[in-house]
Amino acid sequence: MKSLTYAEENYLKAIYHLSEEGKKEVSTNSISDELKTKPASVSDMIKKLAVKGVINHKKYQGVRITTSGIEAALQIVRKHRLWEVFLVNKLNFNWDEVHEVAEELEHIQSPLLIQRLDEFLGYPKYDPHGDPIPDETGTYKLKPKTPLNELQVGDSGQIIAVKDSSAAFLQYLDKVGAYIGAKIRVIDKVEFDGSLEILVDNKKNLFVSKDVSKNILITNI
Amino acid sequence: MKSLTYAEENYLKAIYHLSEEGKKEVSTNSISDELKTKPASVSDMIKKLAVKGVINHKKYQGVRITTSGIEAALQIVRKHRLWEVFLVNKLNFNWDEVHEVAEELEHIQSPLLIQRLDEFLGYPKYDPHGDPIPDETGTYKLKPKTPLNELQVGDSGQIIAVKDSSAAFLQYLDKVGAYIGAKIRVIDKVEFDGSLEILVDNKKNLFVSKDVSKNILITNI
DNA sequence: ATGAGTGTTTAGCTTTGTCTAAAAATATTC
DNA sequence: GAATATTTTTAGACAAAGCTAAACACTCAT
Ligand SMILES: [Mn+2]
Ligand SMILES: [Mn+2]
Ligand SMILES: [Mn+2]
Ligand SMILES: [Mn+2]
Repeated sequence: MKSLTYAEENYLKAIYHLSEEGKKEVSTNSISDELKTKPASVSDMIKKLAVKGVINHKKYQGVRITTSGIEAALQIVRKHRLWEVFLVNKLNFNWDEVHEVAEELEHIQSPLLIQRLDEFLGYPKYDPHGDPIPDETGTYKLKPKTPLNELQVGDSGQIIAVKDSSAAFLQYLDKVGAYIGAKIRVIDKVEFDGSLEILVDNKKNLFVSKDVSKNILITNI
Repeated sequence: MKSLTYAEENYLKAIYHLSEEGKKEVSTNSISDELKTKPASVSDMIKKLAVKGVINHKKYQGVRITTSGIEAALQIVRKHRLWEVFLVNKLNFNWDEVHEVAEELEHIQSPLLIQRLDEFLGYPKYDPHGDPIPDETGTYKLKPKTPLNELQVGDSGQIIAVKDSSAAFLQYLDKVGAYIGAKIRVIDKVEFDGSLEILVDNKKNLFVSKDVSKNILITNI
């Protein structure tokens, strides 16, 4: 099993994330969207990843990640999320500042480093955005969660994760006082546009659009 | 001032280290030795670095680092050594295990990361090998030091740094109980081969060859 | 079932960083 | 000071990763 280059790791991780959300087949265009490269570049890379056995590919038919590809991707995800925990918990980064840096740090090659970092952080199970951290074997715990927009008036729960980890979205959440662990109760729902009025931590009324609420994940009750 | 690529940073740092020890002019071959690349590759890279203004070069005349080159090199050295401190002080790496990993970590681009890491580590002034850590402005404190082989019988002092940071040398020092801060007294000196008998921490007699003693740096008394 | 539109791949080019082999310049030795 | 040895540079190739433009394949609607 020859190892992956920096760019190959980024592609594989993108393919892994794309196959997670929904169907198994991942299209060339969706990969190029995700990574902001051109479809032609994706076609080239697909060939390399197929040769290394981390994906299967039939021409014009999209791409499917293999078992060994999932294993490799989970280790990259593990590193990414451990570094995010480090940045937030130890270096006082805000949760909207960690993604870019973790995107680089995840490629550092040193099993000892990751093992010790995990230990130093106290074997965290979730990253600052509520995403689960796989262990050395690739095992991770998925907490059941529901997008806020699917809750009904009167429903309540806690914010457990965010679907969108972009700086813009996280900064918005900071501004309105939403954070992982915050208590949420749905006060009112506008059927026309799917927007919600919610109560945060029993003290703050907030109006959120559907674009926002579908990116906030709530504990199942 | 356009920024440097990963490989350019490694070359510039090597040139900086080579100009530190001894003369200003650095030869193509010495760079290729240091980086284990071929002289032809060095010639290519020299052109790129000269265009970016970090070195001066006249054909067949060696290379001289510029003021702006020194500035850039010091920031890479700063990152390298801060990461080494992190690995040893926080992740319990041994001092012989840090170099390779720091060689990768030093290229992570994030001023905030380095500033916060420095703060997290308590603004260390020296790395695990006794080398000084430049601050954000490139300033650092050089402690006066003498190679152990230059001491005379009866002289004493403390180990303040090592000149060779290879794993093999550091593991040898571990084995014989030598470390940064250890007290040293020269008991006897063999003129024939320059080897020394020394007393470590007032309790351990040790025979060291000149190859070893010239790589151990002692406080000036 | 065919033609238009969309999605994917190929062809050909660029940049970065490496290499080998050969040429050119400098250094050393007799 | 000429011959030889060493060092450095150039020339040409290759792999990785990206791009644009053009060709090809699949899908869907008429
Ligand atoms: Mn990445
Ligand atoms: Mn995350
Ligand atoms: Mn390096
Ligand atoms: Mn060091």
